[in-house]
Amino acid sequence: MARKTKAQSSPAVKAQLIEAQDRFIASWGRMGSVWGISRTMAEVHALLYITGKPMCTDEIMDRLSVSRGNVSMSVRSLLEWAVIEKVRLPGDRKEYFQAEQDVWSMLRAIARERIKREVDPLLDALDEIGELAPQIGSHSPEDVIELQHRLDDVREGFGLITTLAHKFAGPRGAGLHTAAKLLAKAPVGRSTKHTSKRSTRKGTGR
Amino acid sequence: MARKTKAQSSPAVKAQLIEAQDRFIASWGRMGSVWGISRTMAEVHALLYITGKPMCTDEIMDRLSVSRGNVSMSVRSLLEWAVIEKVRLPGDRKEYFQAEQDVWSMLRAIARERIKREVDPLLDALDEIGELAPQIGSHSPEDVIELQHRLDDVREGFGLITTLAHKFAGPRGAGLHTAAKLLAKAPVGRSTKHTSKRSTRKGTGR
DNA sequence: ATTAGATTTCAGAAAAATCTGAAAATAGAA
DNA sequence: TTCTATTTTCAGATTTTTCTGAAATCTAAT
Repeated sequence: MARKTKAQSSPAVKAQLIEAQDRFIASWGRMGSVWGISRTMAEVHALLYITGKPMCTDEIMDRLSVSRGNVSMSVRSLLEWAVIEKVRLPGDRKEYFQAEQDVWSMLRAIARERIKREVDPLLDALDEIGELAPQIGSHSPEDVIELQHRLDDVREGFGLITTLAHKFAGPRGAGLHTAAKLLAKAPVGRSTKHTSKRSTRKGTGR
Repeated sequence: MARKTKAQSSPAVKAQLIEAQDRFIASWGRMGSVWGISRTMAEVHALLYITGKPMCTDEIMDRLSVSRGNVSMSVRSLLEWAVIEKVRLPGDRKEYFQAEQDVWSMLRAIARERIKREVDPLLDALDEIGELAPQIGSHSPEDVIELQHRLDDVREGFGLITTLAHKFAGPRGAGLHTAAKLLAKAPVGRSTKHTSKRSTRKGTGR
């Protein structure tokens, strides 16, 4: 094997690397539960993202200590979310998986999927309820008018959110990054909080 | 009690009203689980929002068929989220609760709380991991450089999101509605999808 | 200070979500 | 097609979350 100019990691550095990856995986996994996806699904995604290399089912099982079935199901969901993709290495029968490496496109995928699961069903239900409820007529009691108004208010609020989501996070959307930049520039409010505590990136500029 | 000019609901209309409310409560409750809050907590909020009237613990228990303890705990969380408030009726020893009636301020509260629970802990963890991981030096192996880059990318992405959240959804923020309007106007992308299927609001204009 | 109505707490029960593992199905190589 | 490495499925086990209900605590009126 031709020894390229690549620096070799000392065992100590390698251990630290693994440790850092594991911590990232654990944090992302914890988030997973908050986001309503299973811990394992989030962990598999974290593993593939943070290592950046394509991995097969067995590697994932070993690294995360989870069952084959669990990996299979998690991987399927991640593929549906379109945050990882299948890779086939020639001369190898196994399937490998690789994570989307661009953070913004990853965030977009997450946003898209969440809107789909969280907002769309609510809007559908609201439409249905609005039809089912007593309609407003010339002599409607206050109750009925208020109900319809409240339903409409919620519908309008979430409707606007969905429109924006499609516009910026949809498959053909302008991109979350664009939206974020637009908003960041917008001349409103006073707070300019949360500057990242540290930035590790040094001379290595991209 | 002086019979004002208020129209009286027929029993049939009243039943439809209750039915519509119940459906709304059920939908909102279902969302609750997706949002990582308990079904009951979401249902209590939905009940208070959709009826608009202050209710006491016993009324909530009866209407939702849940235990006293459950109502107590749900109400406490909702107060923390600041989406409902306590009301005291003079000459009544019980506490009543009433929901925020403005949808945008409600959405802001939800966004604020979610960022706090979902993004902030992740950012903290990322900072910690970045420090713990091997630092980039002049002879760092590729592995280490990539790890730090990926950590920074995630940190930047979520950092921007947090900044925006503070700006628009924070306690002194410019308001989600403002943000939404800004974005809706923004001259990007092609899709103008999702026009609400129907709008129930008729001549009754606010 | 007493009392009774109202609220909170929390241990254990119930329900829901997640995970395992082995059997069944699938798919590439020969 | 046959063979076999690989993947998927899903019933039951495990873990986590949520809920109940009654005892403990609180609170405001007398």
